[in-house]
Amino acid sequence: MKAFDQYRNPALAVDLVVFGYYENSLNVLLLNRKEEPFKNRWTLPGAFLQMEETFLDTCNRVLNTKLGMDNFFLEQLYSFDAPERDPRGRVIAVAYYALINPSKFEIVAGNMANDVQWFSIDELPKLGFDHKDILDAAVKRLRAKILYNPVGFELLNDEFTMPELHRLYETILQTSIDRRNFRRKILDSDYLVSSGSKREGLQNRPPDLYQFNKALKPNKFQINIDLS
Amino acid sequence: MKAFDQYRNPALAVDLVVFGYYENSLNVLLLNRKEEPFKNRWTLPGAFLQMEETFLDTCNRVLNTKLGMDNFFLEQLYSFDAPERDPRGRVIAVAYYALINPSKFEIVAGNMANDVQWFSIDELPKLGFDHKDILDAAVKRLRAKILYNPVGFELLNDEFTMPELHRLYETILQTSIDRRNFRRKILDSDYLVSSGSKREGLQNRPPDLYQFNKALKPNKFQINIDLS
DNA sequence: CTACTTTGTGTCAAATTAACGCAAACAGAT
DNA sequence: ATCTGTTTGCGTTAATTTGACACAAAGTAG
Repeated sequence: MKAFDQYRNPALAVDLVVFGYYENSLNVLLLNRKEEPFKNRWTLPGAFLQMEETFLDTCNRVLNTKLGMDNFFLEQLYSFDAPERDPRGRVIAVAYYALINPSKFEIVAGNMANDVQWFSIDELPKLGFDHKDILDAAVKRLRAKILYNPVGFELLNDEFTMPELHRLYETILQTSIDRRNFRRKILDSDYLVSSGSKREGLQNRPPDLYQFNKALKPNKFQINIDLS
Repeated sequence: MKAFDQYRNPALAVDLVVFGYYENSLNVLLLNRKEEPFKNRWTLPGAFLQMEETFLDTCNRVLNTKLGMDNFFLEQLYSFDAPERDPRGRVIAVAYYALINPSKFEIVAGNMANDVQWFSIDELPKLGFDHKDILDAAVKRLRAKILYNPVGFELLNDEFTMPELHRLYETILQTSIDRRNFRRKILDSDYLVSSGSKREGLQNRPPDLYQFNKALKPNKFQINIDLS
């Protein structure tokens, strides 16, 4: 028996906070459990880490098999260790959060349709395990992150307008930002490229379309919002 | 057999990056391994998580028993999952970093004196496992953190001078900061209280002594240094 | 053609920052 | 005592950034 195997090891789960944005709402993907514990309660999707998997492997396994998704922004959030967080015994959770564009996926038409559902983070059901803590940490991280890091576009279409990005920021940060100052900061940072065309079919003046600038490295930018 | 126990679980180690600052150098505590693998190589202190322990419990166990330390700034850094990071088998590492004032502890006089040593982060030996990756991540985190969060004082004495804090920042960030602008930002943030007295025994004009302000909540501050 | 809405562009005072001047307070040498 | 060199504390000022607006352009609806 190897030295590091002399004790039983805690189980290791990877739990996912999948954020999706649509209709001016930041939503999170929840799974309705069919087994105990927390049967019929909503929880974050997750799985136990297999011996040969990396965390990202497990993330992709969950998102692929359960949700039919793949390939998007994924970042490690935090590891949760409260001894009683799982009533079955000792389970450590490594939490990741993902940013996806729901319109690119067919969640509802998946093979476990009734089990998986988007919830607005403003209207959450009671969650099982310590998943509310994990979700809160993820929201906090996301809010802090978009202030200086251009991750917002992960939640939008490839082409998006400035008002759309602006509304995304206001929704996530739950505050109002002067649209003209916002525009100036974002454009000064060089992280967008104008696609030349405009979004048609809206009520009023057609807004310009932009794409995320994958070529050059964006400058620093900083949206000044006092969180906490 | 419980559901979550149907597979063998990876071992779970807690590894510690202990930062200490003295003589204008940011140092990290390393342990010389006495066993394989990486026998006689320097590594981060760490231990396997016991079934009933929290991460912080393990941290304190390591710092207490191996280093005779206790009670200081400790923050979770990241969890490392590379499958081959430990040649003995699958071991996940949850990394924490600590900020301590070396003058408050007797590392060298500990019970494993020859095994434990401070190294300047500028003159590191080759490290075992993936501990260089962990250390790099910790340095990066610390550098980003002190720009907006008053954690610097954790590395200094209870009473410290403005030039000391200034040199600490310059050392950690490896850049020069105008001392007069630095002073203004720090003092404006209200996170220091003047202790009234001055540091005696130095060559030139005696600098004022300050303490960290535990009473009131400091204002936001932001040192503008372009990392990366 | 008018009213209304939304988007794009610009302006300007206030706040913040970066860069630097200078005197106060010490030690040590003359 | 006085001078020199150094470090610390306290300002000043110009440049930059920010926050709060005004206003025209481009659309729809009546």
